Amino acid sequence: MRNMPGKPTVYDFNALMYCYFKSGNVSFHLLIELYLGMKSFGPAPNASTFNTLCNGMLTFGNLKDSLFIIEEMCGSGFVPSFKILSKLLKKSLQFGSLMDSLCTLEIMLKFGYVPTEPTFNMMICMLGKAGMIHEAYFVFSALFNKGYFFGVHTFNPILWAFCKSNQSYTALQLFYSMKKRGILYNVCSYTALVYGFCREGFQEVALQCLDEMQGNGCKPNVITYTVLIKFFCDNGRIEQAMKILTEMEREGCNPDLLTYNVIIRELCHQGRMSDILEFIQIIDQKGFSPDSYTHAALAGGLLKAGNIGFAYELLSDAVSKSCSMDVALYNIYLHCLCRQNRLKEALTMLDRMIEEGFMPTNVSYNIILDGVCRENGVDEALDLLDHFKWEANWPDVVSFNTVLLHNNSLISQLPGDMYNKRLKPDSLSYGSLITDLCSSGDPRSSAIKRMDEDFVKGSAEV
DNA sequence: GTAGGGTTAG
Repeated sequence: MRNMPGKPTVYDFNALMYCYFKSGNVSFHLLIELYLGMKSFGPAPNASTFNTLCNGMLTFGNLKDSLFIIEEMCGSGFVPSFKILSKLLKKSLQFGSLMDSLCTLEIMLKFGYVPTEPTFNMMICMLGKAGMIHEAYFVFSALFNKGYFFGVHTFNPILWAFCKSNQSYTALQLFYSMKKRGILYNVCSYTALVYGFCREGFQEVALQCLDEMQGNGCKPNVITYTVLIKFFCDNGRIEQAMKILTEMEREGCNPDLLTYNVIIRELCHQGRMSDILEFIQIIDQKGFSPDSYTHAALAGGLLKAGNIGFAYELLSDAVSKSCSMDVALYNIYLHCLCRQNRLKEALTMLDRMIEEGFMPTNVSYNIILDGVCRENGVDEALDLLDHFKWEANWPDVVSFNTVLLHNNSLISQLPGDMYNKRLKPDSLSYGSLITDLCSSGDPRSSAIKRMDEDFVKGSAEV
């Protein structure tokens, strides 16, 4: 351009940026510098500058700079288009960046834009799953109060999020207030409430929900019934669970493999062998084939009931027949071996699962840690906490509690270790601490000071 | 398009 008269115009800058993005080899830093240079020394960026920059950044998945450019665009008095903001919102959601998506939505609302329904639903779902329930509800209300009406598919994820985080009464209040405002609920909405109340231990309220949904002409489905069966089973009320099973069949709703897996697990806990065999037969007769959850229900249930040998046989059979294994099944297998004081074999199995492409989880390592405490003592376990190859995981509060429970005289040392690793002691950790202090009778120990500090900071669990 | 099942420390 040196050979041409005059200075480069804003169009030249825009074209340069456009071509630079197209070249594929992009330094975001350089582009931002270029933009800031234009801003300071001219030519002043125009709407096209912002669009080119934002689109280019988005193509390369650079959310942060895209959002920065949009903010700059607004700050310079330009109005971003619906299209570009919608694109930014979708990308933020694709990348799972909820904060960026919230910022983008805020900008959209400021200009009176409303996201498309699929994008909005995705946003609500993701916020709910990330436990950002209040944000989900806030976003929903912001649009609802402006007169935009999204249906039950948008609202159900909010209901579920409340019900999964022990706030089912809040969910119920919302349920009624939205019902008054015209939302027509479906079976998934009622199932959320049934789930929430069961989870918080209000099974009777859950049964009332079941009645109410039926009264409103909404038939419970296999998921609704399985939720009820699951929570009755978890409370050991297997006869109640069987009643629900009978009722669902009478209503013409067929149980599926999930339903049976839940029941089998509790039957194993209760050691009801003949019933277990009966249900395995039913599964077979109905044409289902047992899956990895069935095996986990059986082996995990038997192990928990103390039937270690049987659980072990079942899993080693599954491994040798190369049934579909997964990490949870391997973990139960490791647990069986450790409970039989076969730590060496457990360690071999840990290697084998890695070889077969199953990444051990914290659960796997904590099971091994427990095995080490049992067989080789706490000193070696402590060594493991520091030097074990934990793959992508780190010792967590369960790891520390495992060691503590094997030797709680370590308590004055371990909270410090946990603190250094930014782990918050839980009620089990403090339980060990209190037990230890009661038996040692030493009020000046460093441990009690730590606990005191934690209570003052409000970070200790009651 | 939303929803249900298995694995670790007392």
